Amino acid sequence: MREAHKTEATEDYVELIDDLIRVNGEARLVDVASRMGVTQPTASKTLARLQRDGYVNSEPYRSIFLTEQGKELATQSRLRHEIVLDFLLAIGVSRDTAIRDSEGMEHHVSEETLRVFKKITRAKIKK
Amino acid sequence: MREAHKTEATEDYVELIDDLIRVNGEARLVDVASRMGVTQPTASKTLARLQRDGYVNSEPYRSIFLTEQGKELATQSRLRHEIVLDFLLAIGVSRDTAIRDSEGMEHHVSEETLRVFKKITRAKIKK
DNA sequence: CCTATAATTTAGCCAAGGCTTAGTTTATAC
DNA sequence: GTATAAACTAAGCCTTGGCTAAATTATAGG
Ligand SMILES: [Mn+2]
Ligand SMILES: [Mn+2]
Ligand SMILES: [Mn+2]
Ligand SMILES: [Mn+2]
Repeated sequence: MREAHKTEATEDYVELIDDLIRVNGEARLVDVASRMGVTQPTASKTLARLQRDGYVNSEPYRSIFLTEQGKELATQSRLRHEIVLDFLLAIGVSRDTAIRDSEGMEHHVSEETLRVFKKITRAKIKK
Repeated sequence: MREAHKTEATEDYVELIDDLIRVNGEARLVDVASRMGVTQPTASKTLARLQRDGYVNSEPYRSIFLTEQGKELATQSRLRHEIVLDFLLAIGVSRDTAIRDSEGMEHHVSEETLRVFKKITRAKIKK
């Protein structure tokens, strides 16, 4: 669909895989599927696309690894996601809502807006 | 895709049709397509879906009308869009960026966050 | 009025992202 | 070590939202 949207699934997947590797030591398909709220075949097919596009590597029946490209996108996405989440919290949105809203908003926020968000978050926190 | 996303195209279309009717007196397919940045056959097919789902009415080769349901969604979407846009402007995002970012963010902002946005916008403007 | 042009529809293609059902491989537990 | 369960893959289907090319209808000018 619209410009920003095309990368949305990719961003959410690599961010999640990165998180699973940090927390669990590895990223298994079964966990990717459950955390994304999709069936395993759906996750499997999406991961095949990510592999085709150079974001992940994995051998059949084995766990999933991020390529350099995948790691870069994951880091960048996580940062953006954190900035948006922290901003929403800083301006007084409840934690649950901030978590939900940031999950979608993150993909549509430009660098310029991120800078403004960061500045406001810093100001609110310092008080 | 994800929950909020499913309604995104619908919201953008009804909002645009509403706008075209206000400004031009009627909504023609050719204008919907050009404003959405898609080809006419694509717009035509999407409008068929909107009609199927009860948001619009139109007879072949004639202009497009919103149903009551369509008008409600359009109004609601326009309001949300305005709140997000005004908020971004109020916190110091440039007009061009605010227009672009709000177009995507609007669909992912909950009622709770909208209330916070409105309050901050009011405060910033009053100064 | 007729004809050229513009608007719209039809048909048929594609990719992404969903699903279910069924098979295969790997891991676990006895 | 083998049976069972869990994880994963394969196959096949669907909807949405894109496209192009071709046919049809409406509109405007002369
Ligand atoms: Mn996300
Ligand atoms: Mn979105
Ligand atoms: Mn809108
Ligand atoms: Mn929009």
